[in-house]
Amino acid sequence: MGRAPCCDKASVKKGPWSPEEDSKLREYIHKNGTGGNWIALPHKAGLKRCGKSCRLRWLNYLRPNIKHGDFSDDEDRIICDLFATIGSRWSIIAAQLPGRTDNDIKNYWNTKLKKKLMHDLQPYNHQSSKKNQHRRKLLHLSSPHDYYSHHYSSGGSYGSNNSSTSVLSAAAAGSRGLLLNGEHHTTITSCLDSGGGGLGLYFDELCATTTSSVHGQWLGTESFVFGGFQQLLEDHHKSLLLAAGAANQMDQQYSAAASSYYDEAKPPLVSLMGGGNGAGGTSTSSSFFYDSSYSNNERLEPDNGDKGGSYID
DNA sequence: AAGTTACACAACCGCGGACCT
DNA sequence: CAGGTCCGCGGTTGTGTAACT
Repeated sequence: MGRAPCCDKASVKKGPWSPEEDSKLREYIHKNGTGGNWIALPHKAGLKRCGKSCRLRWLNYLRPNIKHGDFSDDEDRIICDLFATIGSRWSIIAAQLPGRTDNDIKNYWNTKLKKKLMHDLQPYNHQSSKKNQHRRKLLHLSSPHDYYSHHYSSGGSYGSNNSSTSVLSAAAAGSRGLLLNGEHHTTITSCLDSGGGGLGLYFDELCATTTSSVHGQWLGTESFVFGGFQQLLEDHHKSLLLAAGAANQMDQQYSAAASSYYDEAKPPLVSLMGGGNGAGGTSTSSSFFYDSSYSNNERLEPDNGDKGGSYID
């Protein structure tokens, strides 16, 4: 029944690999391949290592055509876009970057890229937002009219914003999202979500209460709302975001939370609608707002990154 | 120069699904 | 079908080293 045990954990070596071990493993695999059995491999290769350890060493370090060293801007962009779309599924992300391993990308994200993004966003707080150059890259809606008169659908599977009061549905996954001017925005209720992982929603001014800021916590600025609700007037519409086809745990939690707020009698004034995979957007719209400049009166036009959207006045 | 801290990256651990008997 | 292991994945930890005090 079953297979033989993986390895005798008491007798296997752990820790950093020596050059001798590397050459033994490399030589063996060059001659024999992995044989589809990592567990048996170390014994055959004369290594006192666990099969798992051998596999990891080979895949992440010894395998031919592995790229080491700095990531290019293109690679950064791909990682950011994919992380925004599918989350921390490093193996899938790695598949899009030839020569890079999931471990490499994961380390790079955790140690550099995430910090780089946070640094980019850091000045975006209540005190300094007015001076912040990032604003030029954000969609700026200064008047309720702007989002009352536009309706954008990311092309995902969720279609709740057919309601007459639903005004803006915008996917912003992987993108610089929406900048909402609090002075006007405080007169309505809203529920907002920026999308699954990008640089989502911003408020010029803080607006009443926000709850749920799951994604936002790693940005650490009060004026940044990355997935959150606002309910500003009791007798007004509750606002809602539903993430269709939630793709990861955070999105699922978020979707569930959003669902609990939904009130059919008072459909949302503002809703941000997701596509197929995540809260607020999917790959079909992952660059919708990215690096775009908007004035107050500009329409919400998807850029080339959006392949599935529709636009309705 | 020595000690401490921060950082980058390699390696390990544990889990869940696939697979085997 | 049940019970067990294997494999691949993502999160976490460990280690070496550079930077700082």
